Amino acid sequence: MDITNLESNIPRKGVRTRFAPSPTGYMHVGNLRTALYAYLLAKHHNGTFILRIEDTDQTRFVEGSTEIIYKTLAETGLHYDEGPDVGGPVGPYTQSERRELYKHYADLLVEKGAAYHDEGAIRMRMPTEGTTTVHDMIFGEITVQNDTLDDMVLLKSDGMPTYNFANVVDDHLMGITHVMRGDEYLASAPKYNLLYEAFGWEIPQYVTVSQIMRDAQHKFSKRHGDPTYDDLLQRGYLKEAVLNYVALLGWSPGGEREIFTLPELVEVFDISGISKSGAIFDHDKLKHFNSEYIKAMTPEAFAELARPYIDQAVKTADISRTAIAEILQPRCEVLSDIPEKIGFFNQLPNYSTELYVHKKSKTDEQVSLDMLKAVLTPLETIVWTTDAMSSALTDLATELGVKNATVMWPLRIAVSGQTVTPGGAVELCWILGRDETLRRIRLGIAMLER
RNA sequence: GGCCCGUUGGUCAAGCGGUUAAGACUCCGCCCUUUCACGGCGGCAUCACGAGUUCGAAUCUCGUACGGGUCACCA
Repeated sequence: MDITNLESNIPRKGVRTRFAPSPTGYMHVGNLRTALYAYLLAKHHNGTFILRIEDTDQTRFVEGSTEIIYKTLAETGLHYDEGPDVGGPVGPYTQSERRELYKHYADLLVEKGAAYHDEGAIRMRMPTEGTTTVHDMIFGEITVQNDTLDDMVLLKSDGMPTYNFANVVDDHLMGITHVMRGDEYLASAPKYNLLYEAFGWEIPQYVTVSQIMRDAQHKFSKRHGDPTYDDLLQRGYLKEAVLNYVALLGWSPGGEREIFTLPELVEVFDISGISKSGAIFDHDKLKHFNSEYIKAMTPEAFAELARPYIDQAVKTADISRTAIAEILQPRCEVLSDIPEKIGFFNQLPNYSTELYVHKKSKTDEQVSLDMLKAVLTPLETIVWTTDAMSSALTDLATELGVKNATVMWPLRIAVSGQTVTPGGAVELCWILGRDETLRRIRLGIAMLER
C-alpha cells in the first residue's frame, strides 16, 4: 500500500456516503436502516455510496460476517460503488488492511505534539479549556466543555486503530462528505472535530440518526431477542417490505404515502425528514407492509414464493398448490403463517360440532345436519367447477328458503373443521375435490347424528 | 452521578407563530359478503408538565419531570 499520495487521491466531487459496519455476524435492523439512509442520501444527489468494513477489533470478528453484509446489501438493492469486493480509487476498504496508514497518521500527530505515547498506545491530547461545537444536520449545534473530553486512544497497543481514529482517518481519506451514524456516537462527535482540526482536515457533514427501539427504554437488539434482518426473512417477511418499513422508521417523506420502491425512495429522500427521537419497532405495522407487498405481487410470483410454505402443510399431490396460493394471497400477512392456515387441506382436524352453531348464519347443529344432507345430492352430480357449485348451492338455499350463509357455513365447517379459513366453502370444496369433499361432509353428518 | 440529546394518540408520524392538530398501524362499530379475510365507511384516542415571550404558542425561551445516549486500548 502506497501511503505517500493518499491525500492527493481523495475524491472531491459530489456527495459521498459510506456504510461502515463491523463484522459482528449478523445484520441488525438499525444497521440496515443506516445503510439505507446513507445509500439514499448519496443516490438522491447522484453521488457515491461506499462500503467499508470496520474490523479493527480482532476479538469480535465473526467468521462469515462480511458475506452476510455483502448478501444483505445485494438482495436489498443497496449497491455500493466502492467496497472491499468491488474495489475503488481509495481502497483498501477493509480497515485491517489499512494498518500502516493509521500508524502513519498517528505518528504524524505525535510529531505535531497533538498526541503522545502511553503504555504502547497512542493517545490524543485533548484541550483542557474552552469549548467545542459540533454541527449536526439533524441535531443542530451541540457545544461541550473541552475539559469533559478524555485523551482518547488513537492506536491501540496491538497496533490497531480505535474506531474513533480509523473512522476519522478513513472518512477523510475516502472523501466522505456526509457521515451517517447512530446517535450513540453523538457524544463523541466533539472529539472527532478536534481530530479533524489537529490534522487540518475539513470536517464532513454529520448526519446523526436515532436508535430503533424495542420499547420506550430498550433499544432493538438481537441480544434481547429482537429479530435481525435475516430473522425477519425467515419469519416470512419480504425484503422489499422490510426495507420500506424500516425506511419509514425514523424518517418521513412528509406526505400521506407510505409504500415506496427503492428507486422511489431515492427520489423523495430528504434528510430533513429524519427525526431526532428514537422509533419503536412495530411488528404489526411491518405485517401490514408485508401484506401490502404480498397483495401487490402477481399471482404467479406469489404462488412461487408461497410454494415451499404450502408444501410444508399439504402433502398430497392431487391438491392444487396454485389454487391454494390464489385464495391465500389476499389474506396472507406473513409467509410463515401459511402452513397453519392450510393444514386442514392435508388432513381434516378433529373438531367440535359446536363449530356448527353460528348465529349470524342462522345455523345450529340440527340445521347444519339438514344442510349437509341437502348439499350432498347436488355435489354428487354437478360439474366440479366453482361456478357450478356456487350456483347449485345458492339455488339450493333459495329452494329451501334459507340464507346462503345457512348452507355455506355448515359446509365450510364440515370440509375444514375450522371457523376461520382461507377462502369460502365453494373454493375449499373445489380444491379438495369431489371425493374428499363428500367424504368430509358424510363425516360431518355422522358426527351430528350422534 | 457529570456531560449531551430527546418528548405530538398504544405505535410510526405530518406540522416549522393563527389548522376543525393530516395520514398510517392497532382496536371498535357499521356496510358489503358465502364464514374469516379483503374492500368500503365511520369511531375511540395525542401536543409530558409549569412558567414566560406574543394579540395569538404543539410550534420560540426557560425550568421541571420522564426517557435515552455517553463517560473503554468496543464499535
